[in-house]
Amino acid sequence: MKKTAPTIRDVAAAAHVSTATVSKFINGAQRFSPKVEAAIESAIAGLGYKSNPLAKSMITGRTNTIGLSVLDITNPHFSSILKGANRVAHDQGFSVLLVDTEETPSRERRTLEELSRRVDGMIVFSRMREHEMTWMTEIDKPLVFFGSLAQLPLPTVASDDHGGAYMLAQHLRMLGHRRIAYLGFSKSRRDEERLGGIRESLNAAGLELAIFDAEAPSLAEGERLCSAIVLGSQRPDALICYNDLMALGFMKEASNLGISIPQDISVVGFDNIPYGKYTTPALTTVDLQSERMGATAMEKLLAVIRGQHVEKLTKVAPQLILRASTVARRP
Amino acid sequence: MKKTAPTIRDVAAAAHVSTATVSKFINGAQRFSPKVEAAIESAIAGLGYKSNPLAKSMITGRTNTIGLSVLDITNPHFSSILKGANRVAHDQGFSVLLVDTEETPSRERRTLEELSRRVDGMIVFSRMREHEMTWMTEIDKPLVFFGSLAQLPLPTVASDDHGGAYMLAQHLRMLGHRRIAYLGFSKSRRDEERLGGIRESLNAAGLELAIFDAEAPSLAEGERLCSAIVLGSQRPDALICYNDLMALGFMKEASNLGISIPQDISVVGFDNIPYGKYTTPALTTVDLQSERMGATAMEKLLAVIRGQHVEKLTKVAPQLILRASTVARRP
DNA sequence: CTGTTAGCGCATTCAC
DNA sequence: GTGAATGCGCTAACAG
Repeated sequence: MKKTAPTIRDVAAAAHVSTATVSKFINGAQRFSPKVEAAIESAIAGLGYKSNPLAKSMITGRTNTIGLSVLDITNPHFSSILKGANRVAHDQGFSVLLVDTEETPSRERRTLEELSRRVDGMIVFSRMREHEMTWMTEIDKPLVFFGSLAQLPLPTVASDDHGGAYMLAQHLRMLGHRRIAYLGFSKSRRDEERLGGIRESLNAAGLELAIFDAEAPSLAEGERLCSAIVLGSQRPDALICYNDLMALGFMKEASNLGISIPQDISVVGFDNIPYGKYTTPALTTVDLQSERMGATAMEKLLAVIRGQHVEKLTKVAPQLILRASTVARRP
Repeated sequence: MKKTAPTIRDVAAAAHVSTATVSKFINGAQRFSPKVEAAIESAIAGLGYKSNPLAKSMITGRTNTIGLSVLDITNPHFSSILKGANRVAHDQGFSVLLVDTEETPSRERRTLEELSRRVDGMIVFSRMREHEMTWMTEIDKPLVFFGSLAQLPLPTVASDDHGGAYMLAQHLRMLGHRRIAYLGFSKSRRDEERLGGIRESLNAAGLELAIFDAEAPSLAEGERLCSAIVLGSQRPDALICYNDLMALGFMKEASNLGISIPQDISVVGFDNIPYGKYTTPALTTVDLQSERMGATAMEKLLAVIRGQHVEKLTKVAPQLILRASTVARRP
């Protein structure tokens, strides 16, 4: 039946024009006499012709595809980023090629270098430290990076993690908490920033900070580290978690251990994933605007691709989401 | 500097061989004399040559890319499917091009038809009814569909929704529930199957089923419909939700309304999303094996692409996840 | 084993 | 306005 799909040549022949004319007409690069245009249109319709995007891409060098690299697509923070990025891309006629590095940075460089040849630009979320990322600037495609960069001349979209963490700590302090702990994830580049924000707040009050470190930013790790935190010799009266997933895991296990939240310990997180609102009690957190960040990064990248000038750093302001229930006032 | 990337011709010239030789060597299609191979290798290294995947794809017709179309990537059910599919794809050297139809089927056909030209095969999750899907069989690329199909000759991967729902209903019945309600989502093709499973169980006992219908399979809809369910004239003693998201939304609002779960009403869901385990009480649900389904679908598709024979239908067995806390025994 | 020769389907000069 | 010619970077016969 349809052994070989019709090519632009078939259309040209059927419409009694040249392939060049058909090409220009299809791409709207030029107008033609009504007679010719009608002939082309009916030839296209008659043959059911569809331009071959692969051939087109090879010629133009543009694929209308954007690569997006995230650390773990099942983490709601990243699904939301993807959601926002995908929506913008779709609206502007682009597709998203996803890379889920699954927290394993070993093949990240090769993967991204290969990816770069198949897309018009990429958006990258990575755990790599800045000094091991210089190769990214040598990739011959527009790139937008998530997180702030001190040296590398790459456009970035970042949340104000330091500020968000500071807000969280201030909030806890104002409610009277004195023994604050941080359940962090030191492998992340943002961990330092959050830690910095917390420290800035606590130092001003001369408060100590107890630190626990997770192996992964996951529900399971929050669960696992719970007992060490609440059954240690000096139980904190408030815990700031690296993200909401860890906070949820922690809360569940605390409940199993007979610890009441927030009576025995207040808990707060980062990200504002949807599920934090649906636990009991509901989780106080910092909204990092994941979906908006994804959308912003995509908008920025598409602007770069179009040759427009963009700011190096786009900062998305965090918002403290107060759900009083995981946080109590201390005497 | 690197104005034009080196082509296979540059390599051939530098190694004093023909482009055909370089091509075959790169693709491992043939071995050559050590001298030639060494020359090619050093030429490649010297020039920093990378094969242009676009040109290669145009020739071979293979892109090493799989299209995956889902309904809403922020739904954990779908992120898990994507996770499983992506892992298998990655292991076999394929990338995933994601399409998030966002529950809007209007442009679905065009989107998928366009997508089909850029990938080697696709995996599709859709709300479309079977009779409006015949065009899918005419797409000239391997396609694996999620869900069971009565007529269409498409390979599919499906969960046993009927069976899972039956298990759920049986479980509730055996614990003494008599007034069971279903919070469904009739726009979904799987809604009927789940309803069928529930009915099969209840009919055997001569029990009625109250049905509520959501506009979307979301947290917010579960929340919204809660009051109508629990504050109606005949409050059910158990509620089966179309999915876990709706169940979580329902549970939260029920708690706000002063309704205790499971004392006042038992709640169960579908999917076994990770967050169901972390609510209080933890949610009893049917595990549909999302990640495995994604992996299975990808394996099946890659087999088809390789020309291997595959079963029309691959069924993934559901598993009841008992978390006693959302379900009570009735007198 | 290695090279020659054709294209793949399309966009793009540059003529007319 | 329109078309003939050229080539993108690569692979696929077919020769030798």
